[in-house]
Formats: sequence, structure tokens, C-alpha cells
Amino acid sequence: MLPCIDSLYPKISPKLIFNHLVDDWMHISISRTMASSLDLIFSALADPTRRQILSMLLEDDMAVTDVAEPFEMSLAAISKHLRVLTNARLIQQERRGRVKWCKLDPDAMQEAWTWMQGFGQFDHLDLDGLEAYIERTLQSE
Amino acid sequence: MLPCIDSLYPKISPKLIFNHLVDDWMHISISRTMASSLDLIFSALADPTRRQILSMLLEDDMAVTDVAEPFEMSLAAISKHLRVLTNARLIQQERRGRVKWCKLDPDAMQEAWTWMQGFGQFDHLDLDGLEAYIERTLQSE
DNA sequence: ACTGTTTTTATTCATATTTTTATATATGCT
DNA sequence: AGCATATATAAAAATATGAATAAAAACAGT
Repeated sequence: MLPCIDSLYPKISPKLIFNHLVDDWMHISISRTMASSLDLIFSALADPTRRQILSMLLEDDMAVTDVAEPFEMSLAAISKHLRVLTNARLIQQERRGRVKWCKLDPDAMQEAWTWMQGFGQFDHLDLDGLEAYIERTLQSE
Repeated sequence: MLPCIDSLYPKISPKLIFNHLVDDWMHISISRTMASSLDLIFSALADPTRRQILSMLLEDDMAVTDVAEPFEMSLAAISKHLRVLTNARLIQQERRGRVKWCKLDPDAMQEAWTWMQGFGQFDHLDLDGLEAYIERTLQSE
């Protein structure tokens, strides 16, 4: 299923080959499910208030009221920011009593980070192993 | 101790600020609307068309017309997306003749990547984690 | 100078986001 | 039950975004 790499990418560096592999399985496996997911994640991260909230939650889990306290804006606005972060799966909210506790959920950040990793340096990676893995995965579909 | 707060992240050079101001002098009033660097980067990454453009540029530098070719939308829309990517410093555009060449500029991606690194122990990409991730993605279809 | 190519800008429209204020809901306490 | 606390939702206003179309601008070749 995986096309012949040598014929497709004649004189490109291994790094570029890897990058293109990443690109390929993204188009194949991610175009629907993950694309909308990355939309939500990056757009949630694009707001400075929300990034600051995430930074605060890095220290400790917090209740909604405590999250809102250092900000100038209204509690309702913060509540909506928290909903955006929850929809992006960047945080989890768990209700205990009347208090809703907010804590980081690392999965979404990892997902975005993994996507971005395709644009960085991969020199320490085992390219052959990844190729073989992707090939196995695509064939088993 | 807390490396991820935006106020601790003033990595915008005066020259860059100046460039952005010059870019938008017609539309933006200088005092209020100065989006931070991470605002621009994440909000640029939040659009699937722009992410796909970046993936295409991984393979090779491209002219604006060639970037627009695989998309359904108009060339003018793609031009606007490229401007957003340029403002976020995710790409660089260099005019040679009548053709404007677009190429990736890794610095901004690295900047966002560095910020995100504070939220996980994913400081290096281990293959097992990536494979597990790909597997999860494929299964979830 | 004329012509075709490449790219940007202007205008307009629909839709989405961010925020405030006011109101509603849910929970714990006495 | 009544009251204070914690959070969410609704309505509304300002602003931003994404896209189309049409026009303009920059440039190469003849």
C-alpha cells in the first residue's frame, strides 16, 4: 500500500522522507478525525487568557472561581474559556459537590505537539522502524 | 519554576514588532491590538487549510499559485492564508521575478513547541509513543 | 507599449468569537 | 425551608474571521 519511497522521493534527505511519511499518514488517517481535533486544540491555545489558565493549572488543580480570581474579566467569561479548553480536551472538569475542579489533560497537548514534531528535527529517530510500522499499519486496513 | 506564563515570554524582537505594525498600519490601531507571538502562531495553526499548506511546504518550497492549486477555494483566499502564516512567522515569502516563493520558517513552530514542552514530559519523541498514537488514531475511525 | 501571468487588495457577506450583564441552576449549610 | 456559594446559560453588542468576486498592481516576454 505504501508507494515505493525511492521512486517517489528520488533525491530527498531522510528527514524529508520522514516528513513526507508523516504527511502521508496524516492525510490518510487524520484528515477527518484529527483535523477537527487539531482545530479545537490550536484555536483554544490561541487565546492568551486560556494559555494563562493552562499555566496556572500546571501548578495545581483549581476550582472555577479560583481560576477566575486573578483575571480582570467576569466569571462568566472565564467559565466559557474553560468550556473551550474542555472541548479541546486540554483540561478535564470534575464536579465534586458544588465545586467544579479543573485539571490539565495532557493528551490533547501531546497530540498537537506530535503534529508539530513533523516540522522539527528527527535525526535521532529510527526512520526504518517507523517506515516499517506505518507500512504494517496501512496494509492491515 | 513556572516557565509557561506569557509574561515570561517576551521573545518578540523590536524589529519584528515593527514589521507587523508596518504590515497592518492601515487596519490596526497600534496601542491595543498587539497580539503576542504565540497568539499569532497558534491562531495560524488553528485552520486546517493553513496546516495543509505547511505540510505541503515540508516537501518543497512553492509558488503561491502552486500552493493554491490543490485547494477548492480561490487564489485570493489562499493568498490571505499565506499572509496569516507569514505574519505568524511560520513561513517566509521571497519574491523572485513575478513569482513569490513560500518556504517554511521553523522558528515560530519551535517557539510554540517550546512553550508546549512545559506541559508534558514529551521532551523527545519516542517511537513507541508515536506508534501507539498512530494506532489509536487509526482505530478511532 | 501591449499582453498574459502572478499575486495582492477592496468590497461584501455570513458566521464565529469574546465579553458583559442579568438570570438561572445546583449544591451545601443552618 | 431559606440562604449563601459555585457555576452555567441567555441575550446582546463589538469585533474578528473566512470566503467569493472583482479590480488592481507588479512583472516578463514579445
